[in-house]
Amino acid sequence: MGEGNKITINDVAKAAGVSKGTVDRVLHDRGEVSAKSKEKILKVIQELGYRPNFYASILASKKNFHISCLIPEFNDGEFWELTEKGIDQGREYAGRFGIDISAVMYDQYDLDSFQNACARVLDSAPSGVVIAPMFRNETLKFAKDLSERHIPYVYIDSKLEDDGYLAYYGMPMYQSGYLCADILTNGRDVRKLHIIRIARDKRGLSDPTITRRTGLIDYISEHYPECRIENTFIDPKNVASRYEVLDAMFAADPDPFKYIVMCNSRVHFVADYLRDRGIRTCRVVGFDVLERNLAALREGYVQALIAQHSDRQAAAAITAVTDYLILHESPARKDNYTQMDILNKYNCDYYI
Amino acid sequence: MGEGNKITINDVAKAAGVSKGTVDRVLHDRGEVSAKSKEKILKVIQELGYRPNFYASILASKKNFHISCLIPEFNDGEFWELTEKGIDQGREYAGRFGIDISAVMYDQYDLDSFQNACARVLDSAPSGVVIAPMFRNETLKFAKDLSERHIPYVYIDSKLEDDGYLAYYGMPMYQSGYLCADILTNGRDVRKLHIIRIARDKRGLSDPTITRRTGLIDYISEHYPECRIENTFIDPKNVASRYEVLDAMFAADPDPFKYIVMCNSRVHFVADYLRDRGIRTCRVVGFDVLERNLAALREGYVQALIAQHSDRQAAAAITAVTDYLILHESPARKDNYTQMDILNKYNCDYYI
DNA sequence: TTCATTTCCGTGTGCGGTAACGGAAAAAAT
DNA sequence: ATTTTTTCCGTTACCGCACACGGAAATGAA
Repeated sequence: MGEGNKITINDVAKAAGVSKGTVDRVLHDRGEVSAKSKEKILKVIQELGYRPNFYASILASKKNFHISCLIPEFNDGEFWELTEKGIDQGREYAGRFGIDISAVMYDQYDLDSFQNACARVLDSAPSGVVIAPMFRNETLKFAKDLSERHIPYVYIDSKLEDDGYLAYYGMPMYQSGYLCADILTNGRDVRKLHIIRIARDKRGLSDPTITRRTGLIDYISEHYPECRIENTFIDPKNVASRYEVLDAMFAADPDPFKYIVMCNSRVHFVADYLRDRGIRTCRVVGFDVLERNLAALREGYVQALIAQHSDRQAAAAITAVTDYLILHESPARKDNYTQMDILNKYNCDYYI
Repeated sequence: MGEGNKITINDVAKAAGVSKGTVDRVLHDRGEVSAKSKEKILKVIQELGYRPNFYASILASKKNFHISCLIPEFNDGEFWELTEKGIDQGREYAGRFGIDISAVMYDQYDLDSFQNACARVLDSAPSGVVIAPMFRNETLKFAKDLSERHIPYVYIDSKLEDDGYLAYYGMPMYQSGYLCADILTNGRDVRKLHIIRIARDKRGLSDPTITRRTGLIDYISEHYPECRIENTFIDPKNVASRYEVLDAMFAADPDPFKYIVMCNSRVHFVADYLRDRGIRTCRVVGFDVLERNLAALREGYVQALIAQHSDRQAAAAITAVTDYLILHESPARKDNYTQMDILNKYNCDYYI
């Protein structure tokens, strides 16, 4: 059953009245086969249900595949670290097929850096590419380059509207915002909600968290039409300024019980503030499993995190490319939306 | 890097001053090698970092592995259906290595049926076994039989206290009950809680949901010491009796707002009742992703489900055995606790 | 010392493909 | 009709390993 069919290329050759060399030529579309033979061989393959033994195939072909993964660079404990872990998992899988995986990093706030990285990847003539896109136009350009070279590529994290990608693995961003709002409000009578945002979240970048914020706001306006939403901007690089801004936010309203949300992975900024100020009266929800976010969750400064297993996304992306290269199989679905995991202090320790 | 090291058995042979036949003999511990040569070869392998090419290995050895999975039989839409899906995923993976997977089912309420299944599995002389245990003593006996035959086995869903298993994949049952209580109470002022139980959940079976209930009760007594817990027993096979019992439960207390929980996968029984009676005032939490549970979640008769991806457990189990057989690699961790997923109406559609 | 055993090891074949190589047959050019 | 070119295909040498086979060296028995 399944792979148990023991039909070899020799069986096909015999049945078609040719040599296995000829069969191999049609299998790989290497030409030099008459139309008649080709047709016959194809028919025999069909009838016999021949499936090449891909061990033998890998063993015999000395091809040297390698896959490049283009992701933002990061510091310890930041969001993209988990993605890199997923790349490591993927590397293990692909390694079994003799495929090398390399991660190419770029500065997600520097367009030049991204273009540079793209150029380097193209130069290395990869067999396949995994991209976590940040710059819309430049990524589309890069995607075009890849398509022209017939290099398969997979998007992770977020995707663009081009059509040539092999697969996409990411979170449904809008829904994640919607879900986040539900968890934040939690059936309570919410009158005001604070969205903490990163001051420099702008530029020409395609920021997926905007979509998330839209989902969040939609939920609120549907379920809490009279709820006020207040945006507060903080500077990720300046602690003092963050405290100032947040102090001001708390000072502006006497009610100590606040609903706070961050749409990116940096909710630990808020948690740090609350911890330092000894404020335990807020309900805070954020995204993504960073070590600092988990700590805040355990200590109770953050009530819930919505996570997306971005490691699995990366691993799945590499698996998809690998299977495509080795088995010539495209993934079952092109667009794959990762599940959204709700973490609180009671289940977070069992996450992964 | 990684698998890229191109050291072959020939290199080892040359470096050790023997032939590849001898190297092969020590690699497989087939004997007929002098202690001196063996030592030398082992040293060389170490130094060179030789890793056998397992394609070539599989190709050359005509071994025919097969893995048996021992799980309870089920009807459509029941809990174990998801496990079977996971077996299918595992089959795909193992199939690539020429390993056959067969599922052997037993009646989880019939000891004889289980023993029969065990005997059949043993007779088929499997290369490895995956077990979802239900009967403690008999499973231990079976485990002993497997150990004696040097057949690796993996537990899924729940495990026993023997020591010979290769790995375990399952949910932390106690924690899941604890988590469930947190989600059910949700910070509210809960005075009374209804646990709905299956009437015939007894016998000599090792029922993991007992542990879960313990976690649930512990949470309540820690966080809501004054909360009363009421157990209600329903009959899974008798609709009329279920309605009677639940009617009585609702009649006994005028407060229509009830906290209800089921510790097994059958919360849809409660949902069916609530739907029919048009009761929308309860907060209901249950376990596991059955289609009927999901429907109840979407319609709002159940507020949350705690899920455990039992498909992944099965797939991981098969992967573990496969890797053990093919790559001679034991899984990184012996006990693997699956994450507990919290599902509500907003993220359930993205589950899987 | 000689012959029978054991112990130990090298050689060779094949697993199912890949792809280079070279040659026969067919088509085109002269 | 002969030569050149093209088209098409069979042969063959691996790929890295598993394992059967047979033989040399070492050991034991006589």
